[in-house]
Amino acid sequence: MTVRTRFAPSPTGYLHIGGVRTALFNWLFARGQGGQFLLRVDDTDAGRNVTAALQPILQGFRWLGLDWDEGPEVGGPCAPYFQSQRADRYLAAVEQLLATGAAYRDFATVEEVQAEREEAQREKKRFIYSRRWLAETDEQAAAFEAEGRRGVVRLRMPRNGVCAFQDLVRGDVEFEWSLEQDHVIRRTDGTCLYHLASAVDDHDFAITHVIRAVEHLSNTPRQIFIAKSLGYELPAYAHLPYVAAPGSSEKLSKRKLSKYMQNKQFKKIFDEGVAIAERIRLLVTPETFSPVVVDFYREVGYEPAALMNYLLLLGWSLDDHTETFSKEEMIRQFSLDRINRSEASFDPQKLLAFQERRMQVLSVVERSSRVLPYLERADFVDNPATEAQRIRVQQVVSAAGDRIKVAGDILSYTEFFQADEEIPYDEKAFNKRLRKEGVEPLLRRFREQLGLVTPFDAVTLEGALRAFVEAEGIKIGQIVHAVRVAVTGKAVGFGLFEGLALLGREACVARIDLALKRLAE
RNA sequence: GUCCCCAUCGUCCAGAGGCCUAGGAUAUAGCCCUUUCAAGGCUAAGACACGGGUUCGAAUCCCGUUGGGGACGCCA
Repeated sequence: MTVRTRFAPSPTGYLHIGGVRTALFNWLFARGQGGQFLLRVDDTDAGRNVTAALQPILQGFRWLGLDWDEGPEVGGPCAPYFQSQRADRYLAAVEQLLATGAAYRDFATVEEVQAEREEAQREKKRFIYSRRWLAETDEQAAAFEAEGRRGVVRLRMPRNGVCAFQDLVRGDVEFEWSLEQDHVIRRTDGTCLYHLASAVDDHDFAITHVIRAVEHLSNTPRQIFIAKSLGYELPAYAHLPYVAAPGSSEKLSKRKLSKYMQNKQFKKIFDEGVAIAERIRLLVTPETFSPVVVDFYREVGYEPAALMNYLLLLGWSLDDHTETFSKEEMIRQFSLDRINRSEASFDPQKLLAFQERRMQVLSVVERSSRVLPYLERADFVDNPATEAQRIRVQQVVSAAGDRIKVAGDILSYTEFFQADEEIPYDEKAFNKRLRKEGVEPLLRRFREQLGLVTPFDAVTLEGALRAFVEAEGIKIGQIVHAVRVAVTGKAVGFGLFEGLALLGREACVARIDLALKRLAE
């Protein structure tokens, strides 16, 4: 039998970190088994604007390379893959359950059920519906309707015995049937609910392995009940531990962003991301752009491979030392039985570490291609960039070395793409390095030296500067910092000689002049 | 409240009775390199939640306690 797994996103407009991790595991398992991975859209209650809300999610999948064999936009033999379009299937299933007695029509009002629920609370017992307004026959149903009641369909859950099944992650699992509720499967308005839909779809789509987050573990008995009552063969289940918030064991949630911001490193990563977004004029809201959402990493310039690698190791491991996995290796090595049972907290800092390593193995040309769109969008080069600009970008990227950790970091080095009079000065650095006794004449003399350096490259510049230092009888630090601030406006940056060479003689001299002028003001 | 689950460095993992004086990664600190910042190299500090068993022997098995978490919808 061909392995078939699925991921079922709700069209919410963004892809959650925990969600992709679940999707990744589904995808890896399917690919590793030579099976298929499908996407099914859980839009049972949304209806409106699904297409728009789905786009960011599909985009996230594409970016990560999580390709789906069947689902939205690619179709497939089990189409449609939108739950909103499968109502007839669900309704038919409800009729079947009604016919076999696995479900019943119920005419309780919401208030009546609520009253029972509260009573159970008071008695410290688990709420089980009394079935008081159950309609066994059409006559009864008609009578209830005559009272103005409107019916739902509930599952007639077993009231004794246990529901036992094997979970591929958690081992043998048991739930007492008597503690299960008579869940509603069809609303008063005739629409069906998720659990029914899910069981039907998993069967219709021939899903063999249901791999999902552990919050669904307690929903499994009712789905098993539905599936069995409908005569379906059961899929295998694997419940993944949830992804926890940074530094905590609470489930990661997009709603608790302000809480995560108390984590210094989380906030730092967020702030840096926002800074990049602002410079490329990306409209962001915390809902769609935060380290909890996959889009954040794409927009800021992470490598998809880094995110994938990090997520893979969040709850799974091969052994005690392997931590770099290519996509192929992941697929080959992944196994459900090495998934952890306990929750794992999401650590964007460690993700950054994986990102840095990925960046380091990319060539200058590759890194340049990642970085270029940021310069284009922030208007530091033409859009699209000219050939000369591309070469320029490669030179800058080369000089940057591993300082560019995420592609958007290029925007921290824009002094190489700006006109001389446009570069802003870091006020503190300017005061510290330039407004100092003896710096001005030194800088003037160095500026003259610069005119004589030929060729104007890093090696020659270094020789010239060292000779200058010797002649002046100063320490190298006394001139280097001053020149760096004068030429780049900043206290930190590339190696000075690479930087100067990159800018060229004219720009260097012009910028030193500008700095001197400013010093005189 | 009821049911269920989880428990090794701050964090992510390794560990399926002796290989554990508990290993790796990340983060942190110090040192080296050095024109700054990165990167890199070296070093340090850092954990088996607790209590009982079982066993010659327990991080590993069992029970309990504590702590943390999840599920309890005419949401998905």
